[in-house]
Amino acid sequence: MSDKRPVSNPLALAVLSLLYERPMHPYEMATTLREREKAESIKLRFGSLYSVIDRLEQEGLIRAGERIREGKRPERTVYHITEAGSVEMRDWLRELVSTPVKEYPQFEAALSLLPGLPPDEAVEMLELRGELLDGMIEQIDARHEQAVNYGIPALFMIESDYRKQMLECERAWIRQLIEQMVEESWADIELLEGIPTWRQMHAEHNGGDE
Amino acid sequence: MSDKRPVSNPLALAVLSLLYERPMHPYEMATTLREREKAESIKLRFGSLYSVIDRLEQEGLIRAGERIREGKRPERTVYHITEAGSVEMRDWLRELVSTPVKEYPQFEAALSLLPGLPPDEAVEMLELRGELLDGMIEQIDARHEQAVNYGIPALFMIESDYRKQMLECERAWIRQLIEQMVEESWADIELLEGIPTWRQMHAEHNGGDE
DNA sequence: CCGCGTATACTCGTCAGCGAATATACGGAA
DNA sequence: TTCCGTATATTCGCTGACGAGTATACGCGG
Repeated sequence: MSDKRPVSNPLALAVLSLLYERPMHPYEMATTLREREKAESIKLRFGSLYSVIDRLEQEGLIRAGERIREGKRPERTVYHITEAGSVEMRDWLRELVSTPVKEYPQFEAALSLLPGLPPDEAVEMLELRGELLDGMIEQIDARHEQAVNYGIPALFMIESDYRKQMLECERAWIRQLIEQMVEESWADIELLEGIPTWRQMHAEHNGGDE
Repeated sequence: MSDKRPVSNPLALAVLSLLYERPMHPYEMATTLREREKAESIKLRFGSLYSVIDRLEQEGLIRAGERIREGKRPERTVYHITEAGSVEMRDWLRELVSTPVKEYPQFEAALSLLPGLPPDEAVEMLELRGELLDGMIEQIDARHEQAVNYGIPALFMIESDYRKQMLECERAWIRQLIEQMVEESWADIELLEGIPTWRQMHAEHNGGDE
């Protein structure tokens, strides 16, 4: 994450958000985040929860309050957000919303190394990806439909609406790429290399070394 | 990264790709990757280069060859890819191309926590993002034009073409979201909450605690 | 031929991240 | 009453990532 935030783990932002709503103890945070399925859209590793909370406290963004105990359960520390914490949360959110950051989707990496695969295999894999994307899009649609039935407000579906849009976009792009590759229409565009050259390269390759 | 790969750092894949072309010593790998601007599309931290290479060697995916020295420079170890390495590289690439993985774009996280920002501020930030995206798209266009002039084949521009497509898609989605929010057209759709409720929530909030 | 800026080629220490383990408590069945 | 499965709540230790530092060598201007 764009470091310079006192605590850069996205889990920290989620924690601040929760405590902005109301004070909670750590385990309740984890439970609430799970209930709301925030882990769908934010990378949350609950193994890091306690250390993130400690650091937030050290930075003065949250503050430990009462230590309560229910029954014979181990006592649990309730945390509150501080004024500095509210400021940090809003500032962080504003930045995330307003400023595109460079991210490195694995697929983009794959594309930039695509010549490492023989072209026919590449096409095959792209086709597979297209189908898998179809499935993922359908799933989101199904969930949306369900949500509408339950009367869940659209505000709470923004993230997955966004994801759906991106998936559809990727799918369209891939389909187009496949077409181009199958037609080998690149041969016209390229001066140095075309699909035939690419294929030949792999045919010649003696499988590396050793 | 989807762990279970013997070395999961994407830098490792880049290294395998390079050695699949020809043997190299570490520093040359770094230089070549920089020349080809692979760092644009793959998350490469060259601080990890040597440890990644060590692990690749331990896993038998690459093999240290001659140690050459030019002039009085420290001697450099030339590495070769092994058969196992070629296999791993192709398998990894196939997986990356064919199988969408769950990634966590920061913007998606932001969207899922959007209610943490007052709605008018949210709109403002979204507008800013839209403009920044415009700028990024223009930049890619400029680079593409230049590349065409230099006669660089389209094959080498796939990654950034993909990125451009995604950026345009995001921009379109954002514009649409802004429109909806400004019209407050959500009020019709939502049963529990509308923009007015959202706004009120923030007006009431006493700034957290302490 | 001397000095210094830049390129070459690594090394190392720190630290966040996280999986997996731990330990206790509760509640219901038999 | 006792057992056991599940929920509660947290700790710990390893490991990979990476920034920042280091040290030598080359080349070129003066």
